[in-house]
Amino acid sequence: MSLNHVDRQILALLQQDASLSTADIADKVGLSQSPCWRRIAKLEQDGYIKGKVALLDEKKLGFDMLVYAHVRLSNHGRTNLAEFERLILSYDEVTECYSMAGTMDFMLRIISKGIEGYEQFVRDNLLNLEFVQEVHSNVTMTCVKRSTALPL
Amino acid sequence: MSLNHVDRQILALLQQDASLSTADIADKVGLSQSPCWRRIAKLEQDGYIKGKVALLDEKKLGFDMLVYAHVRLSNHGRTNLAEFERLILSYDEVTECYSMAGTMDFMLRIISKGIEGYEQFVRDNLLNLEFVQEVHSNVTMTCVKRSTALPL
DNA sequence: GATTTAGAGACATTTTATTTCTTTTTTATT
DNA sequence: AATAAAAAAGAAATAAAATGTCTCTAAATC
Repeated sequence: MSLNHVDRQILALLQQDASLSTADIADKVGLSQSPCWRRIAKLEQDGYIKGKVALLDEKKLGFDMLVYAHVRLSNHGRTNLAEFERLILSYDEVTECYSMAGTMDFMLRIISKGIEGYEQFVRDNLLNLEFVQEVHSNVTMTCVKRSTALPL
Repeated sequence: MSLNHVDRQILALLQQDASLSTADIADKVGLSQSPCWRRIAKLEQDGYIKGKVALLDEKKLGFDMLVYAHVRLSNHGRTNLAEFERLILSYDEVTECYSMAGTMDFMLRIISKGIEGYEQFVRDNLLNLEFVQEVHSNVTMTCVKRSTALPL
């Protein structure tokens, strides 16, 4: 199963604004409502669309501190990766986590309320782990751009 | 205007799944439909909800390369920040861009198709800019976690 | 050129969102 | 503590959108 031009158009629209109605989308891609709806349904079925989410205003909710932290694991951590990853998944402040090529390290995107919030999180949930050897914090200042959209 | 417990519950639900119906949410937070709908409408009005988007499957669409690139600007870049930022906004491959504390640098999240795609993007759109002095690529391997949700 | 098949459109039906009106709860004031 | 005013909740009606069904068209196959 592969995507044609219309499918890609639909995906491009929905990843910018998932509150568009089927009729709106149908209009924009030059289809009538039913076939357009069927395409969207299929795209969801086939897993091209993983889900729909509401994006909230971080600042307004008090999250003014965004840090990318590089974490170096201890030997113990390296032999218990699964356990470390399970922990990471349980921390809501860690919104993203990737293992990085080259090193046996992880990069964490951590969102918190003020420097205080960040420091507390790191102390309580990273530094005191036997898994973690070292944490390097890369603090962001201005957000120039942030999008969840893929370059279709 | 401040948020009560129910408002926060609603936000927490919607940032996980924006396809929930008003009735579903009303159920989960213990309200009836109309007041629940009014709260959601107000949360949007007041800007707590910035928008709703569909999240697509990167892998399935061929985007198997995710890199965080640190960009050091040249003198020329530093005196033309606005112009640099405008350019960054125009690159769909750059899904995020932050200026970093301490240095006069930026961190870019770049998504592309294969190493080839990444290399081409960097060559064509970063290295050949007079703004850019240096690019350090931090290549991600495994995605342990990725979420757009705030820790409410 | 006939036949099959995938996809399109029209329209009916169901579900969900939105509005209106009424009732309850809360808050402030006497 | 009693009462008025304001805010929030609920019920029910209405409007809009999503979903399903059926028919038709156009491309593909034989």
